Amino acid sequence: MTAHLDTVFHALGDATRRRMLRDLAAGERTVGQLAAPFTMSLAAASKHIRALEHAGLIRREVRGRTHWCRLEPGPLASAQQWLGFYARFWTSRLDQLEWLLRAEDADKNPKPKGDIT
Amino acid sequence: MTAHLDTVFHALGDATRRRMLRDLAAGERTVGQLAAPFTMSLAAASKHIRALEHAGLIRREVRGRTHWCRLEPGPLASAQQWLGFYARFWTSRLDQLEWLLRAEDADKNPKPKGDIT
DNA sequence: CGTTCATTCAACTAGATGGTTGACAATCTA
DNA sequence: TAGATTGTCAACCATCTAGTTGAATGAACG
Repeated sequence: MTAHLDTVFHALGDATRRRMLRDLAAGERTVGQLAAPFTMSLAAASKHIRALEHAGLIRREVRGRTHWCRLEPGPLASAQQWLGFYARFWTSRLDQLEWLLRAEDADKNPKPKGDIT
Repeated sequence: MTAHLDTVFHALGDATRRRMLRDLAAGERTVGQLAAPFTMSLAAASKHIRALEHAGLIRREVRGRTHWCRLEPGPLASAQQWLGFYARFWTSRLDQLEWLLRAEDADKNPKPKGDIT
């Protein structure tokens, strides 16, 4: 449904959550690990994670007292599919888009506290 | 920058705005035409259009007293590129994603007032 | 010139969002 | 059992969002 795309895109519309996804792309992470790069409280990070989970972007497995999260790429695929519809209209060069991606990597380093990635 | 992706994804996270993009995919539209399918006030629709414009997803050209909007697919491309990074992790079947896309087409017909598309 | 048309602006409202803190629950460890 | 660790929950707050209405702008028409 349309509501699902709402949730997916909304979840993606936040740099904190995108950074979490990026970390998860490297493998499983606990809630604490996902929260570590940020200055915000653990509770706040926990909410972000719940948003990702609610959007179906990640899955959580509770092992003992720690919650392990992993990427659930299906919804990301749907979002990309949706965007793919508009690919027909691309007029721009890809180099600048590449640059955009790298920029997301480079900046936005909150609380530089060791590379977890 | 990361802030730009924020704006792009946020703009996409609303069914009203996605519907507008879909209409624009068929060609130029005026503000009034874009607003027509919805029950909301023109002012409200105007705000949505401004959001799309601010995200760089559309461009506006004022001809006389009417404002003409057209797709600006560059940013959509960047969003898709961003998602492409996660395509590696796809595990799910595509049929359900196809279904998702068609669903967006089918439902969400607010104020059925003639197909502008 | 005055009116109508296309659209924005300004002020306001209700509800969502993203953050905080402190208390709670559950698990591991000594 | 007691204490530390991992994470959630609940209440609260500031800000943003999406909608409203009514007035304002600016172009076209007669």
